[in-house]
Amino acid sequence: MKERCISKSVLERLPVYLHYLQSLPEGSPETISATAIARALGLGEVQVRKDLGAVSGAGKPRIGYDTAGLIERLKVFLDYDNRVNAVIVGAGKLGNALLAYEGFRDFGLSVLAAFDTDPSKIGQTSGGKPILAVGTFPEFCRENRVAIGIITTPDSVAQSVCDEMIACGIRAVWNFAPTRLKAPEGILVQNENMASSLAVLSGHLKKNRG
Amino acid sequence: MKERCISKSVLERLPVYLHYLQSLPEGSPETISATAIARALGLGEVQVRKDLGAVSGAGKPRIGYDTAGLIERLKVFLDYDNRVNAVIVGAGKLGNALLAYEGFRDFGLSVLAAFDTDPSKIGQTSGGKPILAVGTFPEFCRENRVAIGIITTPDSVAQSVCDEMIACGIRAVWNFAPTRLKAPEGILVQNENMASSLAVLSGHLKKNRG
DNA sequence: CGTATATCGATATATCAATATCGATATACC
DNA sequence: GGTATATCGATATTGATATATCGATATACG
Repeated sequence: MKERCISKSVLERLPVYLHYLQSLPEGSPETISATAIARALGLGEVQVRKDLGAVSGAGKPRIGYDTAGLIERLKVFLDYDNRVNAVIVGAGKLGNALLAYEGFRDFGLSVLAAFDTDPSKIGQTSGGKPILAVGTFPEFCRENRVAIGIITTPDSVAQSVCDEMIACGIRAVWNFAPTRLKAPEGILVQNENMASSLAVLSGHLKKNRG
Repeated sequence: MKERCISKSVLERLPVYLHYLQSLPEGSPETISATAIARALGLGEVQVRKDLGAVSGAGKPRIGYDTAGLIERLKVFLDYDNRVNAVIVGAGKLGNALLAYEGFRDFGLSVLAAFDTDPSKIGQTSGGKPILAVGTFPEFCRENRVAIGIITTPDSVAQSVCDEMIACGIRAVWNFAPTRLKAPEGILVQNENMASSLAVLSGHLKKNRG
């Protein structure tokens, strides 16, 4: 089984598989079937097989997949052992929470610092990581090989922050501001829009009311 | 133009349109075309027309849509004027940030309180909203018509928290724990998985490397 | 007043993801 | 050792979403 390009949907499920496999208790069997994974995660059996096949392809009939090997493959594929550097712009509540969040380490992400314009915030730290002045942003990116930019600013400045990130060599932007950002070809912007998620939830409630 | 059921993808874009329309400066024309919206948001022109048609259907050729009317329609459709009550379980960093976040009010969401097991947190407030003991959770839900449950606990307890929410009458769950939650038919679980988003970002970086 | 054009809504096509189907195969069991 | 069965990987089908195409229409302009 071989695929050159992994679709976004598959990519989003891979960490879910990995997390599940890692959560299995000690004494579990050394192999696991796609059927079992599908049942545990509430997914389609064929979908699981296809997803795993895209990164592994080492399943055996009647047996399933070698759990440890599968975990390793997924980790490698998701680059969890490589360090990728990221910075946050916007040190408000959410920015601070993300800056202090330890869990990113497990995903190979090193959040190095946050940037803000507010002088009262500059110089403080959150989870041992500094909040710096936005003026030092380009220099910082150059010196630290920053690959991912996280935007937690008010929406009024989000687009200009995004533009500056791109100018500083960042090619993947994670946007938590409630604006849809535009970026040139080749730059990925992942919009994490609370309002969109909420619309889905509230749409569900509305449907079951009427 | 008439559609009975709005798809999830459309639902996710509606708040984006609304936000854009509301961000237009004072002196803007009273009408706006789907073409203009599409250009501004980087979306397909036909897609915008179809999405807007699903909730409005009042566009005129050569003119476009009445901006104020469109805003009103979107707000009504997204239920931004109705109050929907929500609670948070898990008063860690993220839980606290969400508890204190003022912006939910604009989306018609009232986050009433957070719940935790840690005695040192119970009794504190964040943004004027209390952190309560999980023991009081069922009673609180019954008394306050809570419709949405937000999970920001460690993943080990996420599923049981979800189950309890459902038992307390909650029919829409917003899950920030890094686990895929299972729920019976009729209950909507919106999984907000950091690891999944990150996988997409890191996949993009990897692709452009190799 | 007639024609050109921007824009709409609707229909058709293409693209993409999810699901179902099927033959192949490695173990379990007789 | 032979047969049954769980499971795999591949292919085909279905379904959903996005894009392209087209006629209709309301204004702009000559």
